[in-house]
Amino acid sequence: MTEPTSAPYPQEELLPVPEGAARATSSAAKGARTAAENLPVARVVVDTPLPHLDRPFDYLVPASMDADAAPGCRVRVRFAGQLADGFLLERLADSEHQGRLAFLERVVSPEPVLTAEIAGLARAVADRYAGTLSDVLRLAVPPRHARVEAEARPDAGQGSAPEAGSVSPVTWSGDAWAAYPAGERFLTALAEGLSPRAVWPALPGTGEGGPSWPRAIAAAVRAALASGRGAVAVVPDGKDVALVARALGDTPHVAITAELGPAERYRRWLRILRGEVRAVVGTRAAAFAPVADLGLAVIWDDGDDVHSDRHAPYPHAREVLALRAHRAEAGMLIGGYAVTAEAAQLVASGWAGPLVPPREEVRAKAPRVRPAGDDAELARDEAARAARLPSLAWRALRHGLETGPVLVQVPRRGYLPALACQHCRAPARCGAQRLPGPVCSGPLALRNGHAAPYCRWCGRIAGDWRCPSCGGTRVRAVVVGARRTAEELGRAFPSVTVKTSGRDGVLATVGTAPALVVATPGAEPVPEDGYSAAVLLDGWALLGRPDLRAAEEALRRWMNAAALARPGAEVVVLADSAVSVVQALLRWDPVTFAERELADRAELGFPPAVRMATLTGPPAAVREMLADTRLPDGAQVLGPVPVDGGLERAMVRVPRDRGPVLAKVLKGASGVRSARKAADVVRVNIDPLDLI
DNA sequence: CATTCGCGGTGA
DNA sequence: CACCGCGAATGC
Repeated sequence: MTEPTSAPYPQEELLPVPEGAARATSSAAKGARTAAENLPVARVVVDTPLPHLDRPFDYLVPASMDADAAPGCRVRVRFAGQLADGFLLERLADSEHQGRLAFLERVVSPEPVLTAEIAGLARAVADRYAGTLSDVLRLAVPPRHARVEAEARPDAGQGSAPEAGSVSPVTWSGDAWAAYPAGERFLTALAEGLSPRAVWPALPGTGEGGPSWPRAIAAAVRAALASGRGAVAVVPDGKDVALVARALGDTPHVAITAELGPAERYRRWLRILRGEVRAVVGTRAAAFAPVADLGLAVIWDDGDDVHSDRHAPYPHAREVLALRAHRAEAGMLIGGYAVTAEAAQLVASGWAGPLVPPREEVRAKAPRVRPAGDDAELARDEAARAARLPSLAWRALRHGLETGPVLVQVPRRGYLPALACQHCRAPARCGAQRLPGPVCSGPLALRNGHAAPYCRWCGRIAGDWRCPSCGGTRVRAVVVGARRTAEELGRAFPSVTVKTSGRDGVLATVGTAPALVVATPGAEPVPEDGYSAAVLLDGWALLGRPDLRAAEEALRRWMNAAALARPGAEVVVLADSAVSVVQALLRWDPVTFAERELADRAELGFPPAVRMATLTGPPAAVREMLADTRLPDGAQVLGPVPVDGGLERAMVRVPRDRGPVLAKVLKGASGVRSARKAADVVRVNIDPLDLI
């Protein structure tokens, strides 16, 4: 409305406009502007949440902004009558747009924050997840912090920042990988500038100096740095970032976590962008860190659901890094004590190779795991009896407490109640045959007032249910909530210090003194010298979850806890040894388990064997969207079924090679919906983790 | 979402 | 025949 008085226009804008030059339509109040002589067109990705506007738009670069308007910089543009933020993708000689171009409103900062590599990666991630480029860029490029950006411009101040990565040559050693036959070869390849890709089931065990995996990751990072390239390592949480950062020692690197705060976070991110450091360790957002000339991408414990972003389009750090390594021709290391079906799929397809330890190393490093099933004899001790602690577990803890800290893993609150076979406790799944596809296999649940269970996926009433394992015909609810058990444990060992670590209040480490450490999965404190015993209390709570990944997740959590025990220490798991996932733990064999899990998923028709999308929203909207979408051939629709909040959810599955088409049509459909004023939004999620 | 476009209705 | 209004289309 009113003319700004504090910001005088640059001289150029007052000069007369040459006849025929493009001019902004609404710039009368601002005076005429001339376009830059060289490459006057700026291709801009505009920050808008609307899927149908997910493409670049062309603007004219005013001569006054010619120098600043470099590819990758942040700009402000007039878009649909409003000012909007955007990134300048490239400068062009002319535009394909027929109509008249508007001028850039402002170059927010000349800092080229969006590199070509990250722009391409973000586009690929958006396509893979049926999301928009803007949505992904919000995850990939941190918000600007003007003061931080100004405080250390490379050309400001005296001298330039030391190029830490290139000044002192990085040396590397294969010591941390000595136990792996292929380890040396993997590191040598990285150091020579090659790009090996591996799935790495890490050896368990922790001794002095804590667990060994951070040192192995640090060694791989150094090998990549030695080739003159950069490296990115993504780990689940701040505790693990600290472990890897410590293992990197004086190898130049930056650690990026959420707790840093916007200023420090942006400061470190800029150091990466400006090439002052080439090694990054951080949580999931670090997967997009603008490391130049990437040589290695690492992800640790890719089964942890914190690797999946909580914002649309919900990309998973493993997928982001795999796309990135593939596009940048970088190496990749997918590590963890357990192995996900997705990682097994990457090996099965030949994209990655196995980097496995030999059996004898596993035997030497793993704890002794013993099962205590349902029928196990309860401890004689009265307090332990009250906690329903089997005598086997009680003895292990008591014995362990003589030489150090012991770990008790208890389930987290908030698991959904599920149904299991009353006789053998196998999770009850839907047996509906969907011709020509596989059986539904959704989890069964009971609805208020109905005697027969129904399927949470396809909605079918399963009146004729029969357990595939034992032939039983009756189901029962799996009881959860063993938290009280943990409290009662304290009473079973009255003279011992009890430490707890959970969601609220994570304890990072424990010392070597005897202590009873009660922790929920993922919050286990790292012991200075390993736990002398461990008891995994959450067997049925984990396995009974109505989740496709219940078994995989149980093994992952068990292994993550058990790996913190000293080699040979006694670990007792409260689960039936007849169950194959328990067998995998006893034999410490994550690879065979993952391979079988992958085969099972193929048979049942679940990711990663197929590509799946869920559509969640108001019932009418979901049905409407399904009707409007031209799904690819061979697509199969399950549901929609009611979910929480009065919404419905449908699932669509297609063969893996139709994944890109599926994402494309779903994005097209949501584009049409958002263009109309369809207020009832349908959330699209590709390969979601929680296929309840 | 904000704005413009365009067709048909309406009233002088 | 000009103008209004609302739904559809568009966004550089």
